[in-house]
Amino acid sequence: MNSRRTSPPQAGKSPAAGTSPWRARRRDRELKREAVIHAAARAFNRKGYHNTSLDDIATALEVTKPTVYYYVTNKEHLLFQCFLAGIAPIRAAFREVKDQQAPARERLAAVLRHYGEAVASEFGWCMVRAEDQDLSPAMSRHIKALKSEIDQGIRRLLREGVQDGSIEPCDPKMTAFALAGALNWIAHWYREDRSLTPGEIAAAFVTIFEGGLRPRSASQAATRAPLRRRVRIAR
Amino acid sequence: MNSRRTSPPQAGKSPAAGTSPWRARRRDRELKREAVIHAAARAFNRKGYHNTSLDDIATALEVTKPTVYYYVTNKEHLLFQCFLAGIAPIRAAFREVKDQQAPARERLAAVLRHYGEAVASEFGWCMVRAEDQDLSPAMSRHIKALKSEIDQGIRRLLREGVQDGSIEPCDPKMTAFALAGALNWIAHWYREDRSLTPGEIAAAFVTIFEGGLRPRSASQAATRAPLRRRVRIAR
DNA sequence: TAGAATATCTACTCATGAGTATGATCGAGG
DNA sequence: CCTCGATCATACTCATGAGTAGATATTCTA
Repeated sequence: MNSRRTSPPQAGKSPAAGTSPWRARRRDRELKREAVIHAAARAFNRKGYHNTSLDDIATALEVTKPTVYYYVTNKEHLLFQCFLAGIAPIRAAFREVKDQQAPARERLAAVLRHYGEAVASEFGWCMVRAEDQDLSPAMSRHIKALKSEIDQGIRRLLREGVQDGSIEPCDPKMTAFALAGALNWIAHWYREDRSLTPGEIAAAFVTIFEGGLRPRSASQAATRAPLRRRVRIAR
Repeated sequence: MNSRRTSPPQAGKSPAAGTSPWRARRRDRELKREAVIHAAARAFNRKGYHNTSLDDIATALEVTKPTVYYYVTNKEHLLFQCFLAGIAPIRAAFREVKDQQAPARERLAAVLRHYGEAVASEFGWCMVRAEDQDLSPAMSRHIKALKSEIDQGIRRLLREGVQDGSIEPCDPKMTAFALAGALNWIAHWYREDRSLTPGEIAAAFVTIFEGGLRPRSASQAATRAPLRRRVRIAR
């Protein structure tokens, strides 16, 4: 972008970038566009959509605002692009699982793992928090449709699981909300606390969803009897 | 509020007032303050914090902006008050359950039910979405501490449940994140879709959390064949 | 090597919204 | 009836940030 700067432009800045992208990709408009979107996602992720100005994004790229506008039409479209980047791996997971033969619970678990990883990614925040409130009606409809598609995909897998016996009978709608909600929320706390990798988190969540809180090993009795008093572990 | 307006002022507004609020100044002021906070919560809930101006809130109360500022110091404090109102019932639930004798899983379920209802309330959005990003450092610390308190409360109940055998052994931290996340997310969708009451939603979620997706009745085989044979619950 | 694209910057406009200075109005006490 | 404090409105200030106009530099092409 700043190909005519005299001082060595971004050495040291944008640490995750590895090598300076602007030199190698000088002429590649699409790559630059993606860099803009990626920088926006990082900024939105860190400070939130409303607390991020396009000047911030431009500064992060060591560029000025009009340059950003040269690659994206406006802030809303920028958020939308981040959203698309965020849901892409989830949609891919659905496709990947589409014609597998495994029981639906396992296919669902695979999707949820990808889902969790996507939410924990740098685009996760944008995916999860692209609010209708912040968007024009048209864009809002668009995003809502894409979100609904994912929701329906989860519900379908749940229904199939109940059918094939791999999932306990349940209300698909509420269950899908619960699963997606738990995973979406990762985007809110996987900023401070990075003690686990996205993959580990996703796996842990799937385990929790599948197992449930109530013990399965019929080892003791505290589980069902309503008026029971505390019981020592029988272990 | 608009006590000198000619039209009947707040008949229908601030319904809980009961007796003539104009007698005791002190009490009256407090009621109006609460009305401001409630109106703010409604507005934030509907349009989001950043898309709500204090003029909006004032208009909703049929008042002007300086009047709002007469009751709250600034927008941030207003959000904070909404937050406090949102978490109050949750903290109450923890207290209520504190010295019960029921197994921890049941106490946790009770807390989660109140949690879910709180999130679905009008203050739910403010509770869930009071972001550090939008707040001054001091306020951010304050809110974070209060959220953490709730988180730790859930973890403690989980640990106790594992101890007393009413909860399957699990990672309390991840499990607490999953539970709280699923419930928090209610605030995002319980706007359009009100087909269930908050109580029903909370109950449904607790059922899902407790049971898990994997079937418990040993009815069929698609589930887990390898390491586990199905066991009847010894009730 | 002169244009023609392409890419980027400087320097704006303009709307919005938080927060305030100041004055008007009302009820109550003297 | 008159003043005082509490309450509320009018009419501002001021900062911020989205988006743009127009100039400038760089590279490509003929």
